Amino acid sequence: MGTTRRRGEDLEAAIHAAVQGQLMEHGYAALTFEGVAAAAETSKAVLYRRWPTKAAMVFASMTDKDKAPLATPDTGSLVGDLTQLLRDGNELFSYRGRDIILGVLSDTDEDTAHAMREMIFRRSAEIVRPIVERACARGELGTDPIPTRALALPMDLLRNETLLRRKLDDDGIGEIVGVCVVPLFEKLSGRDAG
Amino acid sequence: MGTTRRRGEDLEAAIHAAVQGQLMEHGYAALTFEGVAAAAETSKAVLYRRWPTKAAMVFASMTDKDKAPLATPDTGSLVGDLTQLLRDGNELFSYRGRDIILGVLSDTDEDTAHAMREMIFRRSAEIVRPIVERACARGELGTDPIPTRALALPMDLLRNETLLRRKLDDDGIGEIVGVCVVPLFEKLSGRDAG
DNA sequence: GTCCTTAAGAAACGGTTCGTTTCCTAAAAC
DNA sequence: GTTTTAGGAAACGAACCGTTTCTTAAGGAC
Repeated sequence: MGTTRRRGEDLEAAIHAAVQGQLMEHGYAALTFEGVAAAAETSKAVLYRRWPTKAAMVFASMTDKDKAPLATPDTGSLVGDLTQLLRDGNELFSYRGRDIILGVLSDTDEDTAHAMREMIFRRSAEIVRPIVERACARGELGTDPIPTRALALPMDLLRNETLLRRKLDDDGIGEIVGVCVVPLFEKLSGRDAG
Repeated sequence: MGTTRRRGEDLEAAIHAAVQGQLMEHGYAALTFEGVAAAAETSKAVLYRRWPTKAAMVFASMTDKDKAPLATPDTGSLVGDLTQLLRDGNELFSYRGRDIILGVLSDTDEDTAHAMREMIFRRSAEIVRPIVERACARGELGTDPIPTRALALPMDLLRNETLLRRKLDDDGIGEIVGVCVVPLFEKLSGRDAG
C-alpha cells in the first residue's frame, strides 16, 4: 500500500493536535490513549513510548510550541490594565482550561503536577509588575516597593475563582480590581488615601 | 451461618467509614466501588443503589455528620486570629484534603461539583467577619465597613495556595497576613497608615 | 406469632480501557 | 546496500465499570 509513515516532529505534532482535538471535543476525563491514537492515526504503542501517563501526554501537548498565553496589557490606566489582564485570564482558565488543569493536577504523579503548578503560578507577579511601574510613573500609585506576594494577588484571585469556583463576569472582575487589588496597591505603595 | 445483615444508618455509617479509609489509604483516584464494597463488607449493588458515581459517594461521605471543620479563632489580636485561621485551614486542605477536593471537582457531574464548590466557598467571608469586628472594637482597624469580597480574601488566598499549589509554611501564612490581608483591611476600614 | 414488603448481599455478565508485548516493515543513518 | 531505529497493527490479561438476577434477612403490619 502507498502508506507513508511519519516520524519525529511530524508525528509528534500530529499527536499533539489529536490530543488538543480530543480535549476540546470530549474533555480531559473522557480522553483515552486509544482515542488519541485513533485520532492521530497511529497506535497506542507510539504514545506509550513517549509518555508514561495520560496526564503527562496532555501536559506535553499543552507546553508544545511554547505559547505565551497571557500578555501584559497597556491601556493607559491602572484599573484598565488590571481589568484587561483579568478578562484575558478569565477566558484562558475557563471551560476546557479549567477541566484540563484540574484533570492533570488530580490525575498525575508529583512530577507532572509540579510542572503544571509551575506553569500556572510562575509569572503571576511578573506579569503585573510593569502595570504597577507604569501606574507609579503616572502618579496613580506611590513609590514604595510592592512585595512580590502582593503583586501576585490579581492572578491568585483570578485562579482561585476560575479554577475552583466558576467563570467570572465583569462584576466579579470589577470587584477584585476595585475592592482588593487597587486599594492594596495604593496602601502598600504609600499613596495618600483618596 | 450466623451472619447478621446491616440496614439503614448502620450500613450507611459503615460505608462512609470504608470510603474514608480507602481515601486515606489510597487517595481519590485509586478508590473504586469494588474496593469500598470489600472494605465495608457489602456489595457493589448496595453502593450503586445509593450513589450514581464515585464522586457523589465520596462527597456524601465528606458531608456525613455535618462536621464544622473550621472555627473562628479568638487570640486577642487581628494578626493572631488571621494566622490561626490560616494555619487551621492549611491543615484541612493539605495532603488528602487537596487530593479529595480536586478529585471530586474534576471527576464529577455539575451538580456534585457545584455542591463541593458551595462547601469550600460558603463561609469564606463569614468566618472572618467576627475577627474584623473584634479588631475594630480594639482599635486595630477603622470603622468603615469592609466589603464581603475583601473579607473573603484570607480564605481565597489560602485555597489558592493549598489546593492549587502546595501546603503553606509559617512564612507563607505570615506573608499573606502581613503583606495582603492586614494592609487591605486597614486601608478599607479607614484606619490611618502606621 | 405469621404474612408481606423492602432491601442486603452474592455472583455473574458484557463492555471499555489499561499497559504490555509481539511481530512486521518503513524510514533514516552509515 | 546494509544496519539501526522506530512506526504501526494486533492481540493479551487484568481491572473496573455499571447492570442484572437471585436468594434470603430484616422489620413492619396485623
